[in-house]
Amino acid sequence: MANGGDPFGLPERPDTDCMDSPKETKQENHTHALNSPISPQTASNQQGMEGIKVFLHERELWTKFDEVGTEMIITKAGRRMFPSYKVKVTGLNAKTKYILLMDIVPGDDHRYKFADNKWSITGKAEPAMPGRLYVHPDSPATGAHWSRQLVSFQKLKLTNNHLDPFGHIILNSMHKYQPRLHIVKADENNGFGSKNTAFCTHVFSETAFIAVTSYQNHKITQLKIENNPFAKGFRGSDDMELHRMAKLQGKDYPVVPRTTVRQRVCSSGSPFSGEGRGVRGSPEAVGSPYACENGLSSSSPQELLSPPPAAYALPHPHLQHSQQPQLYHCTKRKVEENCPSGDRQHQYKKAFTGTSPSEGDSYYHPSSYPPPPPPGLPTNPPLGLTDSPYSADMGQRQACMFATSEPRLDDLSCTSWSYTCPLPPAMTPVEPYPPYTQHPPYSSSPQGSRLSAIAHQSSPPLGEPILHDPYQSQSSGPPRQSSQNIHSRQLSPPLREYPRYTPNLSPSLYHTLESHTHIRGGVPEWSAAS
DNA sequence: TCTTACACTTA
DNA sequence: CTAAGTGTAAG
Repeated sequence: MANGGDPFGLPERPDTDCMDSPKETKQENHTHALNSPISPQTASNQQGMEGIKVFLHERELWTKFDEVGTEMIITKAGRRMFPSYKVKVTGLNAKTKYILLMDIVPGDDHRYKFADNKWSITGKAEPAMPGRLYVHPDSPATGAHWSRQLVSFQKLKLTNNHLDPFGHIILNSMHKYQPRLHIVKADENNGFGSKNTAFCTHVFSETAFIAVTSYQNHKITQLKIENNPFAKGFRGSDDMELHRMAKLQGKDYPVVPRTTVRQRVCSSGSPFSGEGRGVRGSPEAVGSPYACENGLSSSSPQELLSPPPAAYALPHPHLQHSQQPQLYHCTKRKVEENCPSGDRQHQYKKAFTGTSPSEGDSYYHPSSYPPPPPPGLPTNPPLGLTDSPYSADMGQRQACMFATSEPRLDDLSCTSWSYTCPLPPAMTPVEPYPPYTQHPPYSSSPQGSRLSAIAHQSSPPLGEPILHDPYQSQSSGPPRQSSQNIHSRQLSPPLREYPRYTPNLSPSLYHTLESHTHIRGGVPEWSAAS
């Protein structure tokens, strides 16, 4: 089963159509590399989203890693991904504004170990952390802006700190993940809040990776050293190395020069391929298509928000429970109790925002950037979030993260977004929580964000079943009832809440939206099986 | 497994 | 120059 049809399992097929036959698409695409995008089918309704094409930059490099089994280091302070996730986007309406964001969802439901020079499954995955969305710092920006140059997500950072205050994406070590790109139309006529909010999701299977606290496969280490400029110090002729090593350590030199590569044992391929998807076994297979999902009409923002496709999230309350329960609590707590800002959060607050304007980022916004907020929304933003006067950390702040709380059913609604605000150190409150809690420390505010929706919907593990793109996302169309309702309720007010991109938010904060990435809501067959 | 100090690098 | 991103070796 997997999949094919719907990874999501949604019976209903929404209208979405993004992909009818994914398979085909997929295969074809990959081969062509950038040229063939996907979304052919997309026929959907989505206004204007159907012609959007996304090309992964340096796909060949990604493929090299993928063939070995990409590993991404995760640290408490946050580590960038390498290769960097950069894309070229075409087909956007020059004048329409879009928000580009990423999230990283579980690739499957397993925990891995690296032994014998190869990856293998050791058990079941830990509950996914609340997923956080990384909103590109330039968001929202016009199609012209996004199309003008490569869109880089290189500043996105990964962490294993479940209480991360910086808005970085939280992952579990030794688990497989799949990065995803979402393009959300943020036009005036289509604010997030709008039911017509259109969006599409693109997944490049070759960007899947296993999160690690230290590299496991020496081949990956080598690839990183050879290709990442910052690791240049570790390159070198053997001589150099030996020399260097000798100097530094005084020890004998390295037994194995860096150059040594282990053989790949891995035969088959990547570990990733996992179960299923053939994603990768052979190099050829790799291509990923990008899938474009469009959320379309069917999925209104609200829906989006809500639950993920039924399959995943909703179905089994129990599971969720176990998995997500905390969030629930947490969320509340945090919001109410802990967060000072409870208010802001509580309802929907805000969110989105921010970002842009202030970013320090280098490039971001062009002059034209409008601050105009929300099209759809009413606006509101105020949140207190923050605005901190601070502008200090720009570095990080560039992007906004949104966190939604999990998808819990109950509350799920949570689709809230939270913002995390990284306050300046001084300001930052200490968190009471013990480490390793699952939820985000910060709050999340509920808002209805469509984004979250996105997140949700897709959040399901791509992994096995899905990995690819084609399908996925879309399906989320109609959320399941129950869950949905829930969501709806809370969410319903979506519009308002919506954070939007108001630039006002502060610069300093990040917003994090957590999507419930978790996944498995119910352990779909496949997962179970596997 | 994970965390930290370190030397080296880019920006 | 400083700040920050690298993998390493040691803890």
